[in-house]
Amino acid sequence: MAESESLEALEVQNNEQKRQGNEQNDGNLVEEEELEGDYNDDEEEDEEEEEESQLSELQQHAELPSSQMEEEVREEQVKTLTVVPSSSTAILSKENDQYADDLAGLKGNSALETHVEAEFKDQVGLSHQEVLVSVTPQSSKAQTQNQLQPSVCPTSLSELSPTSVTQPISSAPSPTPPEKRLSSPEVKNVCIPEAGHQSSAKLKTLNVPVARTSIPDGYNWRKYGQKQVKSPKGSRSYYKCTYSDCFAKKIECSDHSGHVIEIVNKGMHSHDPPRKNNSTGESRGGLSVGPILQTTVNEHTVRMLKDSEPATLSIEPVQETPTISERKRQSSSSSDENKETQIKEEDVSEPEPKRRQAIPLIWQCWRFNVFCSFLTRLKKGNLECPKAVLKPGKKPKFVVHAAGDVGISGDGYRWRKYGQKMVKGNPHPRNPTQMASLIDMDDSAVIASLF
DNA sequence: AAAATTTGACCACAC
DNA sequence: TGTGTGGTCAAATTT
Repeated sequence: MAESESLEALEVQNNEQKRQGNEQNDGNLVEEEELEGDYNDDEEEDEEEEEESQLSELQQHAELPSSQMEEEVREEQVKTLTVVPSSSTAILSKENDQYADDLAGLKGNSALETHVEAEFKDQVGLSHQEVLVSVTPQSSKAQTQNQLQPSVCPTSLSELSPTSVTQPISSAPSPTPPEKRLSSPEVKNVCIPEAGHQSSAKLKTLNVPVARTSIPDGYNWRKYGQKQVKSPKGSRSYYKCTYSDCFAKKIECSDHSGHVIEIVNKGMHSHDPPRKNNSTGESRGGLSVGPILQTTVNEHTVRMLKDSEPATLSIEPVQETPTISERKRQSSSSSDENKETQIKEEDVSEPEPKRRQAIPLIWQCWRFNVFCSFLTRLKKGNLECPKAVLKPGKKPKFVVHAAGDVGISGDGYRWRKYGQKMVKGNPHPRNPTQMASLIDMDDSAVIASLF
């Protein structure tokens, strides 16, 4: 708790510094960033102090020579803190309270976390960044490392961020080349708020690039609009596929902090999807993130669920392609949905039924989120789904919880499931006939079970 | 200079 | 009819 208090103090201090800096620099963005860099430095110093106090504990765990451990810890701090993006106040803001609270108990064992990390590095013998890239999700250690992964996001997003990893880097040539946006401005846009959500007391330095305004799916999207929405508070970005004659669109919903919480795909691409790459692309693209889950949710389902008016609704994905083991894993963490981003595929009555049989509704559930959610439930001792709570008068949401992992779906795209839910009604009613083609037996069974 | 993004305005729809 | 929201346009701005 003392740590969180110091964090608050830091935040206040930082805000003060920024205020002063803004006054002096007249709001110059560059200057502000520099100031925030100073802030990071300050924080780093503070962090180091904290680390000093933790050092003894760490040594007990790792039984490493003091100098060695200290060097390691400092190295960790440097790598972590120096990449904390601008406007990092969000990282320490109240938005983190949720995770801070959730992980408060864990924080009490902060040494343990660091120990785990150190231990992992010890065992693997990799540098921090190497670990971040190569680690695979099989244990809590991996989870912990995964949490740290975001910390390097700003330095080399295109290489290290989970999202970018998901990008089919070496995948076959897509109809349109990968967006250069992948490594650009939007990154900070996403990383920062994400960190704000994902970080906890001990994870305050973490920067989780879970969301970016444009999920790398191999298509080229042109943003044509953005709107602020009140409920949920945040913004909505509108994208169109830049491919000629392609009317595919997608809407990305972000929360107030810029964290993408939902992605709705509308319409089908009139061009071939990116060829899936079974080897390189997959291994690089996000295997490190785990198996994928694939499901199909359609307008029809939404309507039906709406009529049912459940306060909360949660189902398992109905159409998926992962292996049995993957499925097991997914079901084991099916209720993990903290801050998950949702990708929803909405068919917009475009004539391509055959293709749409495999319309994937893939939700990515970052293991980090899963881990945090796990910790939360562990602490609270329940498995409730907070996000499923509906506000009075609001349309019910169809929430599908599923752990995320990575894999190749039947449509040749690479998806990673990270959350799933229904949102407000779709303005484009779906053709029932088409719908029929979208609902396979499993879908029907699941839907039927809901009534 | 071109392309992409941002953002205010506009329109349609629902309540 | 007035208001709020969702979606889109397009000029301005940024990259």
